Amino acid sequence: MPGTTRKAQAAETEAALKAAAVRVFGRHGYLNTKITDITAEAGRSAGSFYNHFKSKEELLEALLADLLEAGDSAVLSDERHSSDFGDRDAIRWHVAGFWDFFRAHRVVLIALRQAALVDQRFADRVAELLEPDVHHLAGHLAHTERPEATAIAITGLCQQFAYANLVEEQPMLAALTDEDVIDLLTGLIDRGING
Amino acid sequence: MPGTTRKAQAAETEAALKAAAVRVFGRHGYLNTKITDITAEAGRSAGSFYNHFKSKEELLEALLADLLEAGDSAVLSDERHSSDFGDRDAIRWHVAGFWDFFRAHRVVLIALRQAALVDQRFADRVAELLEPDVHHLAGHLAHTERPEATAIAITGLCQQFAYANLVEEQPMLAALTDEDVIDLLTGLIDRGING
DNA sequence: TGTACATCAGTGAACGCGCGTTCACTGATGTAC
DNA sequence: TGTACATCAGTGAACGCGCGTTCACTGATGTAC
Repeated sequence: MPGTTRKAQAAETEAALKAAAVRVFGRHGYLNTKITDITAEAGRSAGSFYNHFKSKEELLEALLADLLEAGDSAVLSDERHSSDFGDRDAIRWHVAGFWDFFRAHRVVLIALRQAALVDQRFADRVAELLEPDVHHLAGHLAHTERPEATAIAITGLCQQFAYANLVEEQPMLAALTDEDVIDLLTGLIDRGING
Repeated sequence: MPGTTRKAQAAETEAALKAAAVRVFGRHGYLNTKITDITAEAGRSAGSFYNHFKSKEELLEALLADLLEAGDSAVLSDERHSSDFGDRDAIRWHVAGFWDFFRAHRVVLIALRQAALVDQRFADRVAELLEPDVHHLAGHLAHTERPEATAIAITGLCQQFAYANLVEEQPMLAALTDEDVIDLLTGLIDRGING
């Protein structure tokens, strides 16, 4: 590619590989994707991949880093939100934040989940990343009987529901708008913890 | 193996392969398990595998068939239980049933989940199997606003929590007894749907 | 500014490992007479 | 009951496919003078 500087070209190829990876992961899943699928999708040669990443795992780690750097996960550490989970609006705010985050990053999030199933290192990594959020949530639940366990339960509820709706695309959920979903989850959680 | 009839020997080997598979799946996960891992664990030769199964997938289907035949999934179609989900005890009965079932069959259930991630045929199969239970549950929720969606949410909650507790063995949940877990989930669901 | 050499991103054919799968063989059980 | 042959479960070395990974090569950009 004449006309560009070397660094720019390398950066462009790396970005193209990442973007291609996200597209292919979205179509066939992380575990089913071969390195040559990614390079083909990106319109590069197989060998080019190794100028940028040591392995598919490392590429996924790079995508994870981008995702974290994007600062979206600040959703749960944003200072403006109310921390009173006795308040329905506070719950709804958190649920909506999670929902938007999941929707925006679903391909990478699911790739991480798949990688975690097969690779203990990723499992630990993902657990480690989620822990602060679970703790944060547990902090909001100090007024309940078992804050940590309840936080895990709520996290699981939202994750699994998002998965069923946005990934499996369960026919039973097809008619729901985002607002419907957020209201439904908020209602379950609000009543569930506040009685 | 002298001293047995052929059919008995074949049946014995098949059973040994299945049992070995469950042990290895439990240790390393379905996706990480190689066919030769299974035959080695069973103390048979690699070639022997193909006298009984065409592939690892077929073996998993056999395990699934056993699981269904065991009739444990009758948990949710048992006639004796109350179907009034306004009643906390009815909810608790269902949650306890799910919990026992998951605990008893966790290795196969997780293997199915892993297989579903990678193989669309399994994904469809698992969805198909779960659907009656979700419908059954939705039937109990006729008094709520969105029975199907709520049923999926509750199923997801229980599954994910079981996974976190029994598979990931989340340290945060280590102190909970089965009773604690069942009470916690029952409470969340009861208040969540009944206000 | 121009020339000569170094460096580097990208290429794609080739290599080789891992593992699923096959198959000729063994030693037993089943069957026919 | 005994003998001869057929059948079959199991064996494990060998084969071969798929795919990750390498590497000699190309053609460009960067640098030195």
